[in-house]
Amino acid sequence: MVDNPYLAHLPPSQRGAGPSYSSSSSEKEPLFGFLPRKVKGEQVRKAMEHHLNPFTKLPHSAQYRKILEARRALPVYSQMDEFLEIFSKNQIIVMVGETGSGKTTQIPQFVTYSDLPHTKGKLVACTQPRRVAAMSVAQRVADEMDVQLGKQVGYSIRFEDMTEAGTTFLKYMTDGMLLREAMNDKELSRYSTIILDEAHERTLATDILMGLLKNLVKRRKDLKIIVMSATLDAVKFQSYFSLHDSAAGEEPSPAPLFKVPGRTHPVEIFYTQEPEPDYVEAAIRTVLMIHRAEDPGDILLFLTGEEEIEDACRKIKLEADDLLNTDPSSVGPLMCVPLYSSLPPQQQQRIFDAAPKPSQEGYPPGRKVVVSTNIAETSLTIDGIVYVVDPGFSKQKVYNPRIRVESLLVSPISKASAQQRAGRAGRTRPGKCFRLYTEKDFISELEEQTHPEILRSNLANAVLELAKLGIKDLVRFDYLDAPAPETLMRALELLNYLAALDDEGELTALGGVMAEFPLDPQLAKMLIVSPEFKVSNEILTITAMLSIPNVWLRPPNQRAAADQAKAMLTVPEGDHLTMLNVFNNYSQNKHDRNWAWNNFLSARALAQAENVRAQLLRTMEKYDIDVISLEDEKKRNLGIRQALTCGFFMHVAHKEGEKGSYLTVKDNQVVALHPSCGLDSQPEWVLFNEFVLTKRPYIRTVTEVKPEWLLEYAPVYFDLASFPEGETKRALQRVANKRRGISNGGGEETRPRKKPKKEKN
DNA sequence: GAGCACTGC
Repeated sequence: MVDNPYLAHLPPSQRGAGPSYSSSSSEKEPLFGFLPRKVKGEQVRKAMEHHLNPFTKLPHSAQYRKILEARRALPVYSQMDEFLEIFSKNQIIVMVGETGSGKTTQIPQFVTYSDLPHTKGKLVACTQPRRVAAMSVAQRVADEMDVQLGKQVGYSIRFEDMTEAGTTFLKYMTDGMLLREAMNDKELSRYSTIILDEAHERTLATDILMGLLKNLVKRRKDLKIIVMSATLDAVKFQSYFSLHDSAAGEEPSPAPLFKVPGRTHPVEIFYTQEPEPDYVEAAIRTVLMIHRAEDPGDILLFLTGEEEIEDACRKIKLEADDLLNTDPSSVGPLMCVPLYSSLPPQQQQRIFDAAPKPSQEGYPPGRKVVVSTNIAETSLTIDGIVYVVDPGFSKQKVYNPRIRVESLLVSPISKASAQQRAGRAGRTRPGKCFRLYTEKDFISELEEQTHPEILRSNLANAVLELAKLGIKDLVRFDYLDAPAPETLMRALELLNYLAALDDEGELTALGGVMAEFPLDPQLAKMLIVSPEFKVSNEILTITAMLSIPNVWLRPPNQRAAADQAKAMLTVPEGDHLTMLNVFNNYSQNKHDRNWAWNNFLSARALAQAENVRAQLLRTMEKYDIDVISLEDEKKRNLGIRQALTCGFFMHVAHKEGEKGSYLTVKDNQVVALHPSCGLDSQPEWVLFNEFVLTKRPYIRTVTEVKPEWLLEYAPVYFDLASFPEGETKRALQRVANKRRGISNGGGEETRPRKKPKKEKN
């Protein structure tokens, strides 16, 4: 007798024991004799070579056998027995596999053979930080398993669920998607094994999932977890997931490690003798040095942003053309390609173009130089790169909880990041990496790992998600790296002002609905309350427009024309209304395929807005939030601005002095309207979508509001008794007095609104 | 009179 609880679900032929199976079972049943989670490598290899596909019961295709050959050559394949043994014996495993080990495609399949999720109606999930990765890996694995994508093997990403309920048992998904699922099923009961891939990237979603899963495995003894990482920071994961039976008084023992070598070519590293004062100049010089002196092979140069990249491309091209003209017989032609995310996809494709041919037969071959942001470090791989130039910087997000601002800062990269960059030179053959800093600085100045996102972000959204997940004590939640207490306080404070959390920190009914929207809390709040102003249809559009990248295009050689086109669509009352106007015009001109381009707007971004809007609309319908509109344009615009105030009352600035400078309410930051702002005047009170810290502090996407609304819709935040002293408070006091006068029966004569006095800075 | 590292729901 077998007492394994899973076996009851299996057809008799798969139970492996008992009198009822026929002797030909293994002929028809490739998984004959497989005991869930007790499967051996030998059995799996046999099943893989079986003429029948164990999951479809159809004969394997010729393509399957060809792919299987290639799989056998992967480093991880030769360690199948070791993996299956560790998997059988442990609930949590930490796995380290360098690039090229095959872990992302193979491990989930090994797990499937051992876990047999299809026999118990469960799934194996494998998370990825990026959508494209989830999609492309799922396709590859479907091919390897000889099944149709979306059937046994599928993927799930925002806007696209490529799975079939009851059929799919291996699902690749984005980490954010699994987090969303956890909000509605805290036990993640659909899954028998969860694999967190690329855990070393430490995305916010993966970090929160690790905390959740660490807790969940205590309750769900049948759930297995595999944390997969590319770098050697595994010790940290191992001790975080250490098994600790406090009741038995045992010492915690680290989670077991399963390690697989990578398969890349060696990369020789060069450092500079002295620190380089100007890294862009040094980078250009190095690229040209490689071009003149090194063997054929393409170059990848890492810089920090669009402007720097475009500038460097121009200079490299100029110098390289010069070299070619002076000495065409000893140096080949050079092609320089920029790469950053806001580049249209068509131009991004240029990185895959072949290097130019020799200028003349018998002359040196051409060379391709890709000048890229960090996008080439993780998201995009370019084959044929032999030389990497690494100045050692990237733009990184930093969050300052004191002034509640996220900004981008050019900062030194980490050792792990430098290693990843160097690895890009060894994908096809041995390569070289030129680091534009000294070896001493590499050893002593660079941090081991990039700070995880959870330490660099505004956590308002994450805290709302955690509250929805039922985490009561957010400060003592078991984070792999705990965020600064002040960051958590800021998030709790914001959610309390928005009435998503009550004064005890408990999630309110409103907060529960807010968490259902894939939006920042302010946006969610404004969308949910918008039916009260009868403008939810418009707020829905504005919310979608605020959730996508900038729609305005401004080609360097057509700036005047672009500005003119923008002026045509601008609504002077505020940038939010302009966004609404842009979207509505786009919708009305769908028949004209060139409309977006003719108006200097990004068709890609507008299509994204449409997608987001449709998704938000579905969530609104699910929670019976009316989608309504006002006929009268004046009333409608007024309602929109009032609804905006309900979400963004903490993002208000008051004009101080005549020079167009504003002070943010409460924080008293001196800010200016961003030059992209379309207001035709400088109203006394404005609401803004974001505070950006670039050359100066700016507020961007701005709309005029009335101070009465602030007092009415956010009385707690604008409680004058506790308001910081200053001109803003005095201005609010005047409004409050006036309102009191009116509500007292209008006996007092309304005082004229004073203009703010000039103030010296 | 300026900008957009990169993701994700």
